[in-house]
Amino acid sequence: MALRVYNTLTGEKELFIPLTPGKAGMYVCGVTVYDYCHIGHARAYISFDIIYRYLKYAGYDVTYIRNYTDIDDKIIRRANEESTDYRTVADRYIRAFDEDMERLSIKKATFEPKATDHISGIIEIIEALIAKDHAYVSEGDVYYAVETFPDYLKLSGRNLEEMQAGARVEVGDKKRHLMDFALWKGSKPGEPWWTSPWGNGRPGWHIECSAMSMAFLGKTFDIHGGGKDLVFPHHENEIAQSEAANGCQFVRYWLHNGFVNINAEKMSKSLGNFFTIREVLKKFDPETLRFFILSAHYRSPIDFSDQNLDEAQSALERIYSCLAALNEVLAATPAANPTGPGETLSHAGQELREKADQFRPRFVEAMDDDFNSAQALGIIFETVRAANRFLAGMKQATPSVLTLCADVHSLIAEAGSVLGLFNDIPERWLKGIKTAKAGQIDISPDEIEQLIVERTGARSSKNFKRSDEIRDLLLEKGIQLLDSAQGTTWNVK
RNA sequence: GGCGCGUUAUCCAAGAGGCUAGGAGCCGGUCUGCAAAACCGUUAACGUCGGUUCGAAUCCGACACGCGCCUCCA
Repeated sequence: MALRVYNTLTGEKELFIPLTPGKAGMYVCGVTVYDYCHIGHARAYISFDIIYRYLKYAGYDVTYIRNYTDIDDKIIRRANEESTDYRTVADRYIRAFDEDMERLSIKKATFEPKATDHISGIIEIIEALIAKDHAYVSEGDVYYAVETFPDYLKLSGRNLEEMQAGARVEVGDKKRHLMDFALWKGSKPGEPWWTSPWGNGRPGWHIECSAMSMAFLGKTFDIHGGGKDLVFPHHENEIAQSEAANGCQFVRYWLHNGFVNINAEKMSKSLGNFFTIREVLKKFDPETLRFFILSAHYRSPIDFSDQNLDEAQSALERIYSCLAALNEVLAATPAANPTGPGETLSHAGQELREKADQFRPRFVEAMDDDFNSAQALGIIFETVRAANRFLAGMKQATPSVLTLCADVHSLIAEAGSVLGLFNDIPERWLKGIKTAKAGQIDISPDEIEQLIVERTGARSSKNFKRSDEIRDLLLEKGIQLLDSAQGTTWNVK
């Protein structure tokens, strides 16, 4: 059992060896709080949520940092549009972010610092960079001189000359090199500011992550994560700042999640093709969204569509139904049975026993392989199928049957605790899915119930013409009838 | 233009030299008055052209197509 992670820095899957045995330090770039989060954010934080959960599951003592960027051009612009201050805007969207994360069962990080609480740390790093001639003051701004850092662009594998050739950045006379980036921005009238050795101003975007990660995790730490779009320039600049200031390696493993696409195009604010988490959760259950995201590997692009979410929901229903069925067996008082301890399981039972025994090693193997959640789900489904097959042929809830059912149930739940799935009571979740859909139809549950009573009457008097009429009528309205020995229930199609 | 990634059956999606991934669907079965639902079973694939190898979805090369980054982005 050995965890391997794909490191953007080397372009390879590497054995994960933490700086301090048994511990893991992890920093993930948080959001800039100027608007509601979209599905792309959901993916990033769900991806790192399972990485965090799995590291803990694997026995590491994890310190996880996820920041809020609460000072930035966009926040200021938004505040100006609303004739309010930046703090009001930032606090509102921090709250919104927290709500969204909670609904998606994304665990709180160990620390969730705000950039504005780390201004002094930011200033210290900038001073160190200036002292070492890696940064220079220019008209109240401070810039990082990229040419002074030979390793610049080692993460994204580019070189400065080519970047300049294709650059779309405007050359400002304040900068010595057009790739130089701001560490500190002198404040313009009406902007929030903090005092600094270079006059009143505010930090540039990249420096805050260097300051916050260092404050909580030290000069060198294990894992730094974020979306693929942060590789350049954000993470590249973080490396330049931190390694130049500290004179040592910044991060050992760089992990980047893939994008959420809409029709094979990146979902982004600038393209305008995004859905907020809140919008999507009006239509789909949070676990369905999580399941959908985990059904692909975290580094691959994933295409967001209603159809794909629908499929995720049916798949999740399959697992929840199996858990519900296992619960039913476990809840039933075992009949006084004559079978002694020497009883043997059916053939299907032995197969399920085998699946159960292999479950944990296979799950760990999948997750050890760069957090392969899609494969982990496959293992769960194989177990579900074996369990269903076993339950279908089960005659009596003997002690060994109950043990088997309990084992399978707890193994699936254990995997669920790492994946952040199956948090609900199966019966309640399944019912919730049904009632959520009921909001989308134009017939009241009372009317449906009435028709079901009429149909049941027709059926018992063998008036199948009328009973089928009712069934078709309801089907037209999107209501599917479910006949069983216990009576008729309904479902929204 | 530079750099990087991808192309797996009808669709979604793992796998990375020989070992049934998985889900949805199709088809068949169990159940049912008949259906539906549920469950069981079954099916099929590795972009193109070359190369390496006893053996290639998997490694190497070329090509085609798609996407991303190079500006704020998760």
